[in-house]
Amino acid sequence: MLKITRKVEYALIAVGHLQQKEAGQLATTKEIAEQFGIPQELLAKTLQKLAREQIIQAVKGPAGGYKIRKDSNTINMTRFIEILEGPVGLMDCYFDTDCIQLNTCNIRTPINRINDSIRSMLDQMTLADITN
Amino acid sequence: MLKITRKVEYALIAVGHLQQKEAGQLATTKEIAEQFGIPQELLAKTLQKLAREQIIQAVKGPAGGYKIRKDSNTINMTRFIEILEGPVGLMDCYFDTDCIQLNTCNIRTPINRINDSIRSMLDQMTLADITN
DNA sequence: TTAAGTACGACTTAAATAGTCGTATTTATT
DNA sequence: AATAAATACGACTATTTAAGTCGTACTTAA
Repeated sequence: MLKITRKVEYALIAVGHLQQKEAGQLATTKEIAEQFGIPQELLAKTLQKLAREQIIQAVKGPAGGYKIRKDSNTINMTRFIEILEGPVGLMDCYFDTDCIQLNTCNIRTPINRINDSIRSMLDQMTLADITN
Repeated sequence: MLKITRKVEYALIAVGHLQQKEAGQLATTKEIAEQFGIPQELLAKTLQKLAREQIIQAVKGPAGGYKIRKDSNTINMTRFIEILEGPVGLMDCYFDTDCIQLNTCNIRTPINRINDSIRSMLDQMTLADITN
């Protein structure tokens, strides 16, 4: 529980790697997968998703790859995680309000308080913070 | 991701219910399960675990049930969650240090920072805070 | 002695994650 | 024009974890 998925883990590792490249330098999926022991196909799909959302930039064709965008300090962790995994919330009813028990539920308020704390913490961390 | 499990959800609901009882009053598993639409057997096992860990108090025999302990303000959410689900950490390597990649891993430090934040927040919330 | 409760482990089912595969597209190089 | 090395993407399978069920034993008030 309260775990991040492998997708996010792999994505963070990849981003960290991209950040350490010289400005404008590319890294390929294969290179990252091999260096960190990550299943290449899975990493590929993950990076594609990030590229689609403008988190990283893709360069197609041979000698292609990915590079980091300069504005990675404007992307917070909530956004990053939600791109890969969907809504961040301890319980689904934080987003879906169609729970049958809404009225009987006696823990919504405290749970939401925890939720808000976690989200605001993730909101305050940016991708740029990932490389120490 | 970042979800709490049903076990924890049910346990919190049950504790909230117990807190609203008059001092010394019991509630049975059946009563709670019916009132909140929770599978009885699952709730039973959950409450048993909490009783074993002295979070709530069990009374056996007919006219038995569970009641809350007075010191529920000394029990924090980290402890509560870990009783039911095991270690709270975004990644296993927060606890297990036998990851093969420990040296190549470039995201341990930032992940641990997030982890620590979440844990310290949960540390500061007590069970007593659950009833608004 | 019975019935209503807790206690507990083994088992089954369901759902979410993780990983694989096949195929298409893009583009630098030859 | 052909080739090869890369990204793009959806469908599929396997694995793991969470959720739920069942059977049986123990406890104790009435």
